[in-house]
Amino acid sequence: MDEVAVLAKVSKPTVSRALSGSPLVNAKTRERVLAVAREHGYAVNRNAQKLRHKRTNTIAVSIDFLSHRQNHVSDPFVFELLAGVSEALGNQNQDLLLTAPNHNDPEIFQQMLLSRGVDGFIFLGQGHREGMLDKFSALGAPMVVWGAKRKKESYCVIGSDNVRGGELAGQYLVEKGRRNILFVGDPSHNEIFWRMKGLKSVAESSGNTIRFSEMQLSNFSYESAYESAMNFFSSAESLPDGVFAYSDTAAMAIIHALNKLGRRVPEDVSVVGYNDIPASGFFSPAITTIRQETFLAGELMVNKLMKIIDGKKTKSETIKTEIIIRDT
Amino acid sequence: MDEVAVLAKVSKPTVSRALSGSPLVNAKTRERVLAVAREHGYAVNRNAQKLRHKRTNTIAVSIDFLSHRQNHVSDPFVFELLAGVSEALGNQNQDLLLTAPNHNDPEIFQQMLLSRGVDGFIFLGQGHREGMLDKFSALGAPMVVWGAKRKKESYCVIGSDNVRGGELAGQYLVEKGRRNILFVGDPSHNEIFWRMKGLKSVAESSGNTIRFSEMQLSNFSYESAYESAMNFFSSAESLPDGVFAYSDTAAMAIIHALNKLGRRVPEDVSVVGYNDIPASGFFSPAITTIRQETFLAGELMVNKLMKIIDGKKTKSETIKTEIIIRDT
DNA sequence: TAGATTATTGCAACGCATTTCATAAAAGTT
DNA sequence: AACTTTTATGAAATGCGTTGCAATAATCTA
Repeated sequence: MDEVAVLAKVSKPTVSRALSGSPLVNAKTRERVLAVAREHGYAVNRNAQKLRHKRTNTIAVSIDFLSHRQNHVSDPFVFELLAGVSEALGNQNQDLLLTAPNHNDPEIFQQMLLSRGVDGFIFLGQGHREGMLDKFSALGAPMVVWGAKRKKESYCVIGSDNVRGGELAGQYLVEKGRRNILFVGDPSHNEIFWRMKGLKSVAESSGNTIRFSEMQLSNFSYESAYESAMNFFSSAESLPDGVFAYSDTAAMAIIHALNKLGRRVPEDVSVVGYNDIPASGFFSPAITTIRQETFLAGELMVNKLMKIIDGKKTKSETIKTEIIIRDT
Repeated sequence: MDEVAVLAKVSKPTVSRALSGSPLVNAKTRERVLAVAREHGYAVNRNAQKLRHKRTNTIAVSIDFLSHRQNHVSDPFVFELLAGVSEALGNQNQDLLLTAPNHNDPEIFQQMLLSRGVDGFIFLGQGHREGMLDKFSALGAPMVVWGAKRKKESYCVIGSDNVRGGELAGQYLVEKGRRNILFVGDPSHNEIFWRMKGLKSVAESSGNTIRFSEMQLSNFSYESAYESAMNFFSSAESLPDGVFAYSDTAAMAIIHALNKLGRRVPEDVSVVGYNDIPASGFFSPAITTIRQETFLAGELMVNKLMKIIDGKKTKSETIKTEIIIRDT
């Protein structure tokens, strides 16, 4: 910067001001400085800047189960969220630091904050790390989480309107005349719990006698869902005529299992998934599912986080949720 | 750091040494310093560190078509690559800076380098931005690209062994007795060109008379592939009995189109996809496809890049490629 | 035109950690 | 015991920008 200053015949502070667009510098001077900088391929050192400003304009994004060599990469839905977040951060001139998949304890995150590596955090997927998230937020870290609200609000949560999602699925199944409804998913997972809750409430208040059952899943993968389904169905006294699965991937597995057992979808059984991942549109049959506005979600999460970083208060919020009716 | 120094009754340089694990510091002293640091929640300022070291330990990762609000997020395969890269970078204590989807011109990347925001780049997907990549690498930027080798090697490319992939697909189809083979994909895309090349070479050298046709795709989305396929098939004089598609997503679209036209897969037509995305395993019928070791790919890309950053030479390389035979 | 404002610019200090070089202390040698 | 090596530690300079405050120049007011 000193060199640029000399070349532009001004002092270093003036160069700094010119490059950062300060109004304290004369228009002509600015042009001169900018010209010199461009010509000589000079760019302000971001690290010195961050050091001085005590602000990094960098947000850490952590994905639950980004990868496990054996299990596959996490549900494709998360990547849509990621895309949304990435775009939103880009628009706000914030850098996106994607944390490594094996980094998942509060100390590491805390370290990132303390060492001024990042200004805040976005956690994509609450998963079963709510404990960790609580602990971390208790340290006062600026953060926003994609997931479901919990009783005591310790951090800002953005998420699908899971109850509504469950209700939409329930309404759909009831209207289709389904009276033996199965919920598929692990309700110890908070988001999934509420989806089930919504489904149940509709079923119960529908005025029809509805038989309700639950199938727990040990794992998020397609394979395990298929296997669980085969086990479950073979030992069940009756097969359901309506299924609401916590994800599209699970819905696909269920449909395969049902087919295997001689049940046709949608003739014999109606199935509703969740997330509207691309594949569910071109699965055969195309899957009826609950969609959320992932791009808005990304934007919302980023906006909330920026507020939090700036010391303002915000509340958890829920994203618009709708049912996409397709073949199942 | 000064405070820690005072509290630990040593000088600042000693604290620095202790915290960075320098062997120049006495074991007892180190412990004392570490204890004080922990107790007082002190962490070395990464920005000051980066400033001093002129090294950021941060790698920018750019994804081709991370998102477009209308088009869907890019092929899920890229995310497996991303997961691999993320893990590999994590293991090397490198941060992963995910660039915003709309940042796609050499100036922005160059700026990142000049301003010492990152040490190097990994581009996931060459796509049609080869021109840009050439330009950028000409500036001397340390970079590794996932894609296909080109004639003049201007930057380090890691990628699927596309020719071999094409050959494997070809062999499979020929062995299945298919003699009217269709290639689906846009050969102006380098990787795809070589897949076609491999397919053709096998077909030609197989000793059988093989009828070969090509279907170009304007776009990477499922929907457009389906539409193109319907158009193509309806105006084709004969339907193929073997198809090799540049991606699993495209394969799914083709299968749907063929079904629509009354052709059964695999009875009437054999289909081979590419990438082995999770969905292709549970599509019905499950898709025969070409798989690459994405995790190894991530590791390889990262290793190469580290070498390049350290000023060593490396060559482009190709990843192990195999065919996964399933139902189609 | 003297005096008051305002617009520009520069000086010097600061943010935080690392590294070179010198020094002091401890250990080893003969 | 005198001298050489080795080990530990500290002083001061350095990397690069930003900002508070002071100073100068330019413009305006009466």
